[in-house]
Amino acid sequence: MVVYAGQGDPRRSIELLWRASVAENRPGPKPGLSVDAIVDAAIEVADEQGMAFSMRAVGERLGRTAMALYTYVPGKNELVDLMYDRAMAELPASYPLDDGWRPAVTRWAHDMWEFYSRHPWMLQVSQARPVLGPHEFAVIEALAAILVSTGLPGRELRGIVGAVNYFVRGAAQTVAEARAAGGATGEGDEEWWYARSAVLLEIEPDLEKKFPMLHVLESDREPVDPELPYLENDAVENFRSGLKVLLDGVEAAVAKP
Amino acid sequence: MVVYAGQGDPRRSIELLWRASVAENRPGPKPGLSVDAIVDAAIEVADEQGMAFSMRAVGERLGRTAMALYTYVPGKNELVDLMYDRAMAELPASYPLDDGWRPAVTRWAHDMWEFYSRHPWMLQVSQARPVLGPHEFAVIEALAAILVSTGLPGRELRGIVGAVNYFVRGAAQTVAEARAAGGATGEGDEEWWYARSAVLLEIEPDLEKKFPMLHVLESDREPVDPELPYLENDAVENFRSGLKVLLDGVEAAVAKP
DNA sequence: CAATGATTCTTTATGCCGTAAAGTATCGAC
DNA sequence: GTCGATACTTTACGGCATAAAGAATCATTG
Repeated sequence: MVVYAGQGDPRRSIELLWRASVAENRPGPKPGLSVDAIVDAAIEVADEQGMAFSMRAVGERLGRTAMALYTYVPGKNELVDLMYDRAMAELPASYPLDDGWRPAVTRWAHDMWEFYSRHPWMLQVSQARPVLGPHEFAVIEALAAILVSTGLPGRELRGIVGAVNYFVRGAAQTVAEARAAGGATGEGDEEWWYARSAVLLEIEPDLEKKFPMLHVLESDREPVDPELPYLENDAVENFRSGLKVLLDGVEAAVAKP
Repeated sequence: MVVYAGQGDPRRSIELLWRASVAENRPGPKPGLSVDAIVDAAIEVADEQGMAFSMRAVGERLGRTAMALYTYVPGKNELVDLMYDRAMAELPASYPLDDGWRPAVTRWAHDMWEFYSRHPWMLQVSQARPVLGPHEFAVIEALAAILVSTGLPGRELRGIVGAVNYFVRGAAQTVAEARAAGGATGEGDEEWWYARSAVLLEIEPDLEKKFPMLHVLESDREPVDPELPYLENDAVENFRSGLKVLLDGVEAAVAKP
């Protein structure tokens, strides 16, 4: 499920995101929960079960029914927005520029990488329209601050911010979903690949002749860390070398005029 | 919903993907449907309704119940795999290298961009593990063939293939989801942003002081095509300038050693 | 040529999901 | 003490994927 951000009542959503509620002394029973408690619980559940978590599961973790959550939060979509922004609070708001922009961007990318592997469900929240929460702003501000120091104009900066963002998200998604799929089926990467490649070659014996360039692409491979499973190793290697290429491109843009 | 690929019985899945069925003269009523008919219908439905299409909807389009599909296809996951690979048949299997690798990659990227905007649900099929269908192979083979011509070693090629792929997917996802969100709520980009920015500034008046670099990022903007809606214009601009940076990075790698 | 068993497709049913609607209990304000 | 707002539960609804069972149709076999 991809959850589209920001579809509810704008005022209500944004007030929730920025915690701009004025909870005075109100009649009725004291609230036993809070938006924060619900969001934290939901993040825990999503970390374990992925984005297909249920309102029931979040309620149960808090010792309530699913419907109790609707007292604090308009619906699941809005809850996901809140989770998205809340999780981003884990990330640094700024990076030192002592050694220039390149190490800073690299660190930003690595932080995001690790962040996504902690919260893979984040990768399934739509990026089309920003959630407009404070921490989401802070994370992009951090990257923008680094790249603005290159002195490049706004237009090029937007392209670069996008490219870096897409790249990190894409790379992270590959590992994240490999883990999720592996975890869901209890099937390791090697087993998965072994079972399928055998069938594949049986059904299509001259596979390598049909797709020779893919074979070239598979050459020159050596594990970064032999402890890591197959696909994950691949992903780490691709992340490093892909980021290098991307940043070389930025360097070219900075060097030129 | 993100659909994880390749979770069913490997043999059954791969036989379906490569259409390796030996349908002889069998007893029982003649099949009124076929895997191809079902996959085509499902693609049509998904193009209209997105990945959250239902088996019922596909069945109805074919004049059958949802359960009838299960005669031909093990389940929804496998159907999505088939849709994924089938749709990719629309893409070219090779690109001319007459003008070198850079125009070829650019054309590949643009083709993918347009392809994803025709079939946005494709972006929600997990990339973690390949579907292992013939057309998916062909599409990557096409990109690989272009990049192998740079003469770069396998390790760097894998990173570049990944980066280009991630970038195109990410960029396409942004527009696709903007359109989907807009279509779902009937809310245009401008209206959406207008409603929210007002509330945002009301709740957090010194937003620009808190995130000054984001403001810098927004400078120097002029519409590529004034006909296009706000966010879409942004996406096109970012796609062009981001791809340029990325390919400059590849050029640097090619020039170096 | 009737009986058998495989095959296609429908019907029905199960257990999930998000959430609407209505009911119960608890509190502050008057 | 009453009233109305609030927190939370219970029940219910429509939608989902799909399991299970049954009806209809055909090639094969005796």
